[in-house]
Amino acid sequence: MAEPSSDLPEGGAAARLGMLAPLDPEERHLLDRARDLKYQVAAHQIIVEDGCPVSSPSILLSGWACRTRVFLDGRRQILSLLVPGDLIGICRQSRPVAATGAIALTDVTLCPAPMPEHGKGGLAEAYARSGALEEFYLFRQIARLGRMSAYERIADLMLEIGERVSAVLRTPHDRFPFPLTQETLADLLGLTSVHVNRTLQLFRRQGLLDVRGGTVHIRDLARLADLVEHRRALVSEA
Amino acid sequence: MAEPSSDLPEGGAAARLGMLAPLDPEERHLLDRARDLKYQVAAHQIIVEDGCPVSSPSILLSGWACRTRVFLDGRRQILSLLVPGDLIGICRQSRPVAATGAIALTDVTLCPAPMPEHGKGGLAEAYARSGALEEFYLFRQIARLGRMSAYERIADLMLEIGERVSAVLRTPHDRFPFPLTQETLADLLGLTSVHVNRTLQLFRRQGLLDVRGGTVHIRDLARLADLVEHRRALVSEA
DNA sequence: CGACAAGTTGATGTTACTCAAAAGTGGTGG
DNA sequence: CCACCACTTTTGAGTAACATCAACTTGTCG
Repeated sequence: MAEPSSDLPEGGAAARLGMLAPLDPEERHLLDRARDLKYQVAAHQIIVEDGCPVSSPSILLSGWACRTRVFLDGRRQILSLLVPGDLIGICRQSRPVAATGAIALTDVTLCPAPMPEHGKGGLAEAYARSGALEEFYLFRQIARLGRMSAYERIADLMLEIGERVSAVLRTPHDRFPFPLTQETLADLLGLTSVHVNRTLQLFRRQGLLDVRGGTVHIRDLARLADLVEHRRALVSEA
Repeated sequence: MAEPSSDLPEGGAAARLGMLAPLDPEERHLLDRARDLKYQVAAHQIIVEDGCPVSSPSILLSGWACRTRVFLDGRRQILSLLVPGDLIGICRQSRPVAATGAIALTDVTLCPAPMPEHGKGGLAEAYARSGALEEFYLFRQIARLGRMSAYERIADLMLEIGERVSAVLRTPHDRFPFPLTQETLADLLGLTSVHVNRTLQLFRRQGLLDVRGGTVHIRDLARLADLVEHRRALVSEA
């Protein structure tokens, strides 16, 4: 069962933020100490209440989470996905006009995100970059839902998750942990779980992609990327 | 032809920002002076190049704009809509990791957004609130595209635009300017223009909503809101 | 073993897309 | 004023993608 772990490696939080902006030794130390304050939240539990007054921002150390919107009739849409290393609840302004809460998709462990004193320095910069990335992924999610077929949505999402997760977890880029059920995947992609299931089988039969047993195995990265490339924004990208 | 104008009333920029946070007299003066520097961009032209180094942030004084993603095969998705009073290109961090450009949907006039010196004060707060609101609308857009039918998407969007536009333009909340073509509306809603057309006709026949000739007329706000209400977010939940 | 969640399958229904063309609209120049 | 053009809106017929409903199977864990 050598399943790739969904845990951030030792020092991973610092590592991920260090990828976004250079950090002082003292900032790294701050992050290491924050880790001693880590806490757990069980799957399906609320991490941050919606419309909360920012409590304190956190770093997701292990496990996966998301922001969701639930309709009265039971439909639900996952707005954004949070993977290990991501920040939760960083608010740029003093009072949040309209935040969206976060809930745990699997058991998760978190630690408080240390706040830089004067809003300057590498750490603040890393937080800001992280926020910008998050916005970028929101845009990508909109384009996925608005203009891609089920088939393309899955390909695009798996490539995105691969990018986001493999760097942080130090897994090979073509094989990484994926602890979500097909039902959850459906809520993320705006589809039904039945249709997700059939589409995943299609990918398997074609030898492109294997999503099974908590792991994603990208079998033909080139062809998968081509699928999605033909929709790649002309528009430049960071 | 008493069509509601799409222009911000005199002092409108200050008015809109003043709705978000209290402004000093001097801040209001700054905004008034910025208006003297206003400039125009024609419909379909780029306002902010994608991946730009932030140039300078602007305030949209009149006309409508959007952020788009265009696929290689010609499909396009409007990511977010910008209406008079909205800010363009406010970047919280020193270097944008991944911005998305903006293009004009109609002829627009803009003016530079005055920058508060030390990043404090009512103006900075108003900018931050505006950014948070923008994020809120992104979430709403995702929920629309992911989990609503064409019929619901249109109802929800028209209600959103009504909220955003009528306050700023001082138009009655049930009748406001809407200068977008059905094709553009389709790109915003992730539909085809043909289907948008048929759905708009349905709304008209039902006496709920009339989108025609550059104006939206909400004929039955209560029933329209009900349509969308049944999908109103309870928000967080497992 | 039994129970419960997750994944899988089949049959059927509906929403929304595609293609193609007609009718309306507004602006421009002769 | 009319003819012409480009663009937008509208209409119809056929189709494809995805949803729905309802089992049935597999796996996991106590």
